[in-house]
Amino acid sequence: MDTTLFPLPTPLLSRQSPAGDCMSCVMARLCRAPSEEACRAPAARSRRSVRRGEALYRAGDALHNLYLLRAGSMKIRVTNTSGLEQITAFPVAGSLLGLDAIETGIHTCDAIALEDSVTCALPYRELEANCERDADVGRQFHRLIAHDMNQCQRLLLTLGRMTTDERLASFLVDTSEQMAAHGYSPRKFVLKMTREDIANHLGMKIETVCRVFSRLQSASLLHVSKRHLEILDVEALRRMSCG
Amino acid sequence: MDTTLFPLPTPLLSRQSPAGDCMSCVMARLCRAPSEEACRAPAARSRRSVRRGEALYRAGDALHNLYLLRAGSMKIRVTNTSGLEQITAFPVAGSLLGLDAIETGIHTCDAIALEDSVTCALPYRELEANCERDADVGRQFHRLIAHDMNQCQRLLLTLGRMTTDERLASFLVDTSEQMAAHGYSPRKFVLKMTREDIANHLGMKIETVCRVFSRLQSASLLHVSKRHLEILDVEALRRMSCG
DNA sequence: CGGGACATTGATTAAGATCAATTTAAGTGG
DNA sequence: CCACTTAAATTGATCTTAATCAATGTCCCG
Repeated sequence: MDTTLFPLPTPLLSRQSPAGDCMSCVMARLCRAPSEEACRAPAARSRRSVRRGEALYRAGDALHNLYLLRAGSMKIRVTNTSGLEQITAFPVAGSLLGLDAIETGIHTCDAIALEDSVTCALPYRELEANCERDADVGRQFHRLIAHDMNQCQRLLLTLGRMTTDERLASFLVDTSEQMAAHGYSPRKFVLKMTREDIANHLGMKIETVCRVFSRLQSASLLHVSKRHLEILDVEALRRMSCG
Repeated sequence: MDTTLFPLPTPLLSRQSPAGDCMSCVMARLCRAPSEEACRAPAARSRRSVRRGEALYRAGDALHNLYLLRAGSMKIRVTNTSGLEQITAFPVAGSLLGLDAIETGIHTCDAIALEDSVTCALPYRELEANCERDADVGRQFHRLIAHDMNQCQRLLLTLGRMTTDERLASFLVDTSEQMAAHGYSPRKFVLKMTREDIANHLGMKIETVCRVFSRLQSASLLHVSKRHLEILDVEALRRMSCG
């Protein structure tokens, strides 16, 4: 296969204009409001604000929209019939949410805001129409879904094969890179989620998360105080994270 | 959202004619050889046979084709730069393979045959052209990718939140259902993968897999002898598997 | 300034990993 | 077809990691 099939930069979603005008939106082609005129208007797409702790959607909800997270952050949580819960991701601004509903038309996950957040609602019907109208957009959308799948597979490897130290190191490196990709400092940032959420995401218990943080701090790899994190030795963390 | 958007039966890929003529193929519309005439010919699609233990593709390979598994079974294994490996799935006849390469055009997984197997190679370029030509096919393809993602998320929950007993029970129930979906007995079947493979898939060690099998046998939930498995109490397994 | 959610640390326990020894099955070549 | 070789599976004994139980500390917000 020649590379012209994939001419787009690999990070499909990156730095996002926080202002949220459609003209500068990285997703403009995927989203594309019905008329160009509409796109020029300040609020061409219906915004949906979600308060900290509230759900953008829940497992069982019918698929109406996908959502582009414009500001804030969320946790995505898959649940099963016996009430087990697993946090699969902590999306930040620029992430496309709701793909979990594409298979059946019913959401299989909850999306809960970690802080007050803003999203653009992209009606799924329109989005598919856009895929149909523009083959490039269609291909891009395939890649967006596949991206989520690959991310999920990497997390599978983390949960299946790594020790707790390695898991947390891996999580911190990923988070640091996510911060960098969004124009924030990769060295010093605030974790928006609780220790409980981190523990759940990494298949461990809250006390273990605390202990590993303490250990990493003792080893001078980072400085942590509640949600405030400063990474002192990314390379050591990277080595520790197995990959 | 009305359900007419999702009129298709939820299991996208099910019972597969093992013979492998294109006319009766469940994927015919997605695949669709360039001309109808070609489709009527016995070998309209290039077949690719893979011997037990050999790779259909490997991580790092460029994306040329997706593959429809027509006969046999495989293990899909994601690897990272430090050589950690995690088996993400054990596809059987009817599964579509290779989606891991869609994001970047490079495969991130190995697909290894568990037994001598046969696949149809679907050139990805043609497949995208088919999506473009027929909007229904495009939507179906979105669902196929999303299906894999949802499956991956369920496994995430298994690895993150279940005990070893629950994980193996869950695996056996899934496998049993997969057998039923393909027209085999859901009560009595042969596991094509090694204990090592099962252990890797479920984030445990081979000795633990053996011990759990022994325990389930002692509890009269199943009878197991090497690869031959007979399930005696599906309901108990289902209860144990948390969902 | 007081209550409640969140975080941390210590002591103990338990689940599963590791280490070790056989057993069984499946090939393979004579 | 059989003896031999090797991969896979099983079971036991012990050890380690992380879970559990428990207590205390800290921060945020009304």
